[in-house]
Amino acid sequence: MGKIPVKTLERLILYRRLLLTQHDGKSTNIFSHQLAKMTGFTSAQIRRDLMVIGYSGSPVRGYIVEELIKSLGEFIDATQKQGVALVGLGHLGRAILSYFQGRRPKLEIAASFDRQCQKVDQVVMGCRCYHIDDLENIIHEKNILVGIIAVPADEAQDVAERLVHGGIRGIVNFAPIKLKLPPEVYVENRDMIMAVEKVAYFARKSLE
Amino acid sequence: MGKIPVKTLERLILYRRLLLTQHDGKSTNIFSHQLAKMTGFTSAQIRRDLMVIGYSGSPVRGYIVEELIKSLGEFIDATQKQGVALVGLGHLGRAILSYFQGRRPKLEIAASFDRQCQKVDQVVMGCRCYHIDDLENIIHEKNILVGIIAVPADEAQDVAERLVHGGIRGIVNFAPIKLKLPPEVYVENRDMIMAVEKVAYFARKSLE
DNA sequence: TCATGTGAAGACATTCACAGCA
DNA sequence: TGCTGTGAATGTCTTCACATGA
Repeated sequence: MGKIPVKTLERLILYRRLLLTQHDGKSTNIFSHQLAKMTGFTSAQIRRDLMVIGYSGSPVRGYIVEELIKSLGEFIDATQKQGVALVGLGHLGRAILSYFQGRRPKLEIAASFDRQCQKVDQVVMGCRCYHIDDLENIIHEKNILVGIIAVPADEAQDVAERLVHGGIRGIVNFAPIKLKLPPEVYVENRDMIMAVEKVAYFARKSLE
Repeated sequence: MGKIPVKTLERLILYRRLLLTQHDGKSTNIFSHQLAKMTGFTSAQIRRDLMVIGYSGSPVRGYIVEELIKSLGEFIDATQKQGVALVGLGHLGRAILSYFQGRRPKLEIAASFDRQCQKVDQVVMGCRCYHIDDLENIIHEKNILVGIIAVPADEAQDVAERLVHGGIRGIVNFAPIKLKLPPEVYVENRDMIMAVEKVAYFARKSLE
């Protein structure tokens, strides 16, 4: 199973979600052009993407929904449950917990961290908050590979380094800075300021 | 000024931010390879990107920082201040306000909206909250082109349609659904669930 | 000499279009 | 017939490599 493009993975995740949430359950099978309509991609794109997960449909029945969901799951998910660490339990951290927790059976925010002592030992959405000084120990102990950074920009680089030091291999970074980390760590930036600037640009240009 | 690729715009926004926040001010000029080091892109990429904004450096002095920032601003920003509407004043909405407000001189979250009456007329980070029933009227009145959706998934499509109906041309969507909207509306999805799933995949694979 | 600006090449991603199959 | 799976073509983005200029 070679390297797969990021964009392909994003679409595979989207296919699974749409199959899980909005497939009507009346029909047991689905065609690529139906998936195309649901997702907004082309049917050729979808067939191409599905090649990588090694599940084949039939020209007559298309794809069997249940099997397709299963194959997507085997491709996307770990075999065992993966833990995720959340750093920063402010408004953003709490929002992430409430959007995320319980949505993916194979993923769980297993620990959160904050600097403020009054938050420590609180349990929010089934996730206990630890003091940030215990970061390395706890993620190591819980064998956590994924971290979410939801702290202010000026603390983010420090937090990132501590995450990596504790054994983290992938980071979702909400702080509006470019993290400097070793190349083997996968970083996904979710910079809100940039998102708004970008959309503002295209919104404006769409009127010209 | 033709169409510009999304990725190029993202990098231009990043260049400006890095120049504003971490340029040392000692030197008045900067070379593409220095920008490359700051951003992690190649110098050729940077020179190529800067071609589109119509600002030229010199082989001897590189780029003059102040002029470069100015040119980037003229390219990225509107001439007048643009207003942004935020829908949903839960944890996520408040996080967006505190991350965003005051960071970009030419952009301001000018109104927020919520369903819950107790939040209406609150002022958070200089932004007044209105009842969601007034959405179309107020964004039309304030001539707002950009909307941010920070409501639960099941309300997002409805909110999106009302935004578009009120004249919005670009949306930052934090809800984990695929919005169905007319193609002239630019949509940027910031689905946190997908971000975590994706990073979890690559974090895991990086160990194999 | 050294860095810019850019044509050309290369890498990557998407779409076309059709053989093959039930 | 109407779909899948996929080679080939196209389109888009990034990097190479060098002419140019101070």
